[in-house]
Amino acid sequence: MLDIKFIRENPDIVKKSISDRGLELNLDELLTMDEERRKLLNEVDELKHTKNIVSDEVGKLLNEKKDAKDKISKMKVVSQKIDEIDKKVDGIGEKITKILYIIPNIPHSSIPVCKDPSGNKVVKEWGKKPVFDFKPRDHMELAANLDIIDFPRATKISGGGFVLYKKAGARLERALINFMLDLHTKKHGYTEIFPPFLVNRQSMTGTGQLPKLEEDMYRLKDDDLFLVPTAEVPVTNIFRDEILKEEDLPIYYTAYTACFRREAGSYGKDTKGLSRVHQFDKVELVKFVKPETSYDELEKLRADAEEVLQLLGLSYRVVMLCTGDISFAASKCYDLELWAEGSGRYFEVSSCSNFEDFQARRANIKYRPQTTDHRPSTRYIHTLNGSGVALARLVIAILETYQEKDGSVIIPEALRPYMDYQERIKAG
RNA sequence: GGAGACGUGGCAGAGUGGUUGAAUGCGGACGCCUCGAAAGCGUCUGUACUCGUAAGGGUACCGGGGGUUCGAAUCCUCCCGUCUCCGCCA
Repeated sequence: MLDIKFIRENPDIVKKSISDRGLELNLDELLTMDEERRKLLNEVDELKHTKNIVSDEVGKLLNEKKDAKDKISKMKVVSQKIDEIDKKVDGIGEKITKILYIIPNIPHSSIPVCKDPSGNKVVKEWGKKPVFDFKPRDHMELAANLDIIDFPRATKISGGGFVLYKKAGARLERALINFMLDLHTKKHGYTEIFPPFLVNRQSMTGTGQLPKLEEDMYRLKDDDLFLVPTAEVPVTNIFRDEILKEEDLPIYYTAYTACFRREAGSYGKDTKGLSRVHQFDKVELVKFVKPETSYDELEKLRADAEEVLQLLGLSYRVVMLCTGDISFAASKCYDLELWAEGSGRYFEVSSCSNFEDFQARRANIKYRPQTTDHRPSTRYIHTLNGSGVALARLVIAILETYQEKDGSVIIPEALRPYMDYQERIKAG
């Protein structure tokens, strides 16, 4: 969330940010409430000050066995008044927090301003799209023929939007996870994490999924727990309510988790095969950094994710999202999109975002800078994350890119050590 | 799931109704001492909100919420968490 002080002092910047995103949200009510709250706060603080002083006096009088009835009865009235104003302050405070939770982050000045996704900018294209001398099949047909994914039975077991990998398909999934984790831990310096797949409400609020996106999340009602929509949630919340040491930063974490998304409201859109499923695997990259380095860290994070695609020899492009398409919590975000020749389109497999202090403020993650003056205070850290990368759609691109005329699929070389050095996936 | 114990500052650990934001120790910062260092001595060392140009002032916070009281870290209550024992279990 944003700092109420920042909003108070820069209402125009915040208003512009909201309208640049193509949203409507009236800040005036918030600002009025903020003013009202501070006025009441002053009032009640003064009363409490009086209360504290008089209570001490009462204590002394009683110790000396003197009469304090007069002061006590006066203080009863004051205490009542304090109660009253406190309730008002709390009430307004709650309303303010509610609004603060739904105000989006301020987009970085370097990103295109446009209220809808048409303003997204392709900033890089990598690799050649494959050329076939036959009509390429899409991944569903390939997977069915190779008997490596069984969609009908997945639907029988769980419902639409679930996947049952088999044989080389299951093996490919596991190979990709290991390949990516090894790359990020061994080459890019990330520490491997294996977090819980169920998280509580506070964690979901900390990273910004709640309260806005509750209907997109799977929730276990009896325990008020949520299935993680991304490893970003448990991993970022590792340091919730903590003050980190400056010398410990930056912290790089990578984690595999399954990701669960209800995809409410997206029925009929993009729902074929592996492109939009309720459960998919993902290796996530999460960074905790000092504010002044976060934009450099974003570029490095993106490069780390890109390397996965490069090593797999897949054709992709990098899209810088505009103000209208960037997610609620992000200041700046690059999407990596893989080309899938059989489907004839791009699939988003990664979003690399800098949240600046937006999540850190919500999740209350700070660090203590080693200041030169004698007053070391605390500052919010910056958080970043990116998929490195998401599996289901990655499998689409691999199958469709490396397909042969006979329907078999060549295994990318970087992956072979993870698949018993097989060269291709064949039927049977 | 049942029974019991506990939850205080960066850590350890006092404190059971009235100068307690909180003793003491450790850790940390600064100063003195020293050629330098150690030891020793001295001073300082939580977070947040709010008022103020500032200096500085005020308020809140002893797991969280609610309550009793003129006054709560201290009493009551609910919740959460940790530990021990029992049960169950991969």
